[in-house]
Amino acid sequence: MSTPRLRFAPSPTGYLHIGGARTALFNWLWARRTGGRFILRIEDTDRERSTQAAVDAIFDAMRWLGLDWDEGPDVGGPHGPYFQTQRLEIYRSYADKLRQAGKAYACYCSREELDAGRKQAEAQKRQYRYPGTCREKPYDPSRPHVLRFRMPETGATTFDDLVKGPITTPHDTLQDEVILRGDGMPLYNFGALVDDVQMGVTLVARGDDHVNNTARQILMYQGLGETLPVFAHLPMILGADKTRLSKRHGATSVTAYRDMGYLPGAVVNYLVRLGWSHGDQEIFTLAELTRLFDFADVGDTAGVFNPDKMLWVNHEWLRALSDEELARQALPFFRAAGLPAEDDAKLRHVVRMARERAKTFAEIAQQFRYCYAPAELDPKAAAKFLTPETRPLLQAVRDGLAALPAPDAQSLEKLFQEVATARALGLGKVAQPVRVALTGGTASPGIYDVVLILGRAESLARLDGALARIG
RNA sequence: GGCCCCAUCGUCUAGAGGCCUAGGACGCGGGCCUUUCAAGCCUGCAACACGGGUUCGAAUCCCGUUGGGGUCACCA
Repeated sequence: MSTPRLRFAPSPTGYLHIGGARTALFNWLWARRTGGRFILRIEDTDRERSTQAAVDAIFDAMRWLGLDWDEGPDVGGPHGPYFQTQRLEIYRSYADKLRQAGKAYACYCSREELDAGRKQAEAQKRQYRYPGTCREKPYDPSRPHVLRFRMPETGATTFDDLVKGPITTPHDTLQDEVILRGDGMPLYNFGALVDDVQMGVTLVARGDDHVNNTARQILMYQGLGETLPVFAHLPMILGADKTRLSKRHGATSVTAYRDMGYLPGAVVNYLVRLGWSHGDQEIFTLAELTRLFDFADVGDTAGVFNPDKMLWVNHEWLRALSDEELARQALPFFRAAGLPAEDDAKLRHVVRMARERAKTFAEIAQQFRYCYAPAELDPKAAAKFLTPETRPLLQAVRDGLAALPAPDAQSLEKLFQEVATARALGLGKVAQPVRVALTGGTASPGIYDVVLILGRAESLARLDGALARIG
């Protein structure tokens, strides 16, 4: 059996979408699992909507996710070029082959004529199909024309989908489809197929929305006398309202999740679990996935994208990072928030505390802002904890801290205990006002850690500030 | 509307005729721990769309209904 060859063929009309990323991922996973090849091809034949910026954005997102390609733009390969617009002669030659074999023919109908026909059909509530006007006309390359594939009118085509099982399409639902436009651009069904043939693709895994294209493509493979690849149609990703996932449902671009402080592994983990499962396991490393993934285990029902669960998965990944790695990766998010963090012991201490409390890098930077900027006092917290009643407590802690030349966890604990027991109070009565004075709010890591992170001088300053505020 | 596909907790899913009084996870509720917040631990709520078959036995197989999604271009 020959080496499996898979591909991802996005059209560069925008950023890499969550759904596209999952399609790419499943293809990549299978290629890696089987020792096959993963090909990236850019389907840019829609000149109106394709942009270089989108091409760059797609590369960027794929690389971030860790989906590397063996053949494709910028790495090359034996079946290039990998941009469809650079492959026009190839489509032309395959189309000629079809035309010469009588499997395709030139159609000289104008768009106006075609539109009129469609309108009429609609008015009569009839199903429109191209009437075959030019089916028997002789080939005249001097006249403007498109090329149409001659579809069989009777019978049906059945193929065995790797995830959905057998799917049958009656031929009378098909029409003589345009395969080459007037300007020589191939249409999707033809371009993709020619590329798949010429690039030796053995397994086509793509979105569910392509099932209806498959019979037409199979007919064209047969017209060309080429062997068929295996098809796998992946269920769609839906939004919470069960309609196709779109911007209305929140962030759908892969890079948006990078910018929000998600880990690529976590995004991959979540995406793969949306439609694929392996028993009760939820968290998978990339290495595990390239060992376990199988199209046979992909479910055949559409899945609702659940941001909460993705957040949870990200948290699981975040927590597994070492302090060093966590600090290194969190740093840019502190910087982006305008905070003067450095990749140092302090940051490592911060992230060690943040690990259990924040689910993304962006959350870490936002939640621990006070470690690098003046505390933003929450008025409600201040009203409750920075009062004349708590003043003596704050003063006692302040003085005790001032008397500690080099505070550490032990000495701080001793200090707080003494302040509390001297007044027959619980530790919480002391810790909470101090917490508000130091962080501005009522929620934070353990108070000793907060003092240690801020340092003795800064802690004293904030305590003094709170004291002054109470008056 | 035609055609195609699909149908287990709110969501992702396990389930290949008896292991199902339907399991796990997210989320949600309660409790424990505790200097707050998290985390952790314990615990609760919550599903086989409906109707017919087949079978000794059906979430699992078949048919229908309903519901959802996809697709019907010189877009991809």
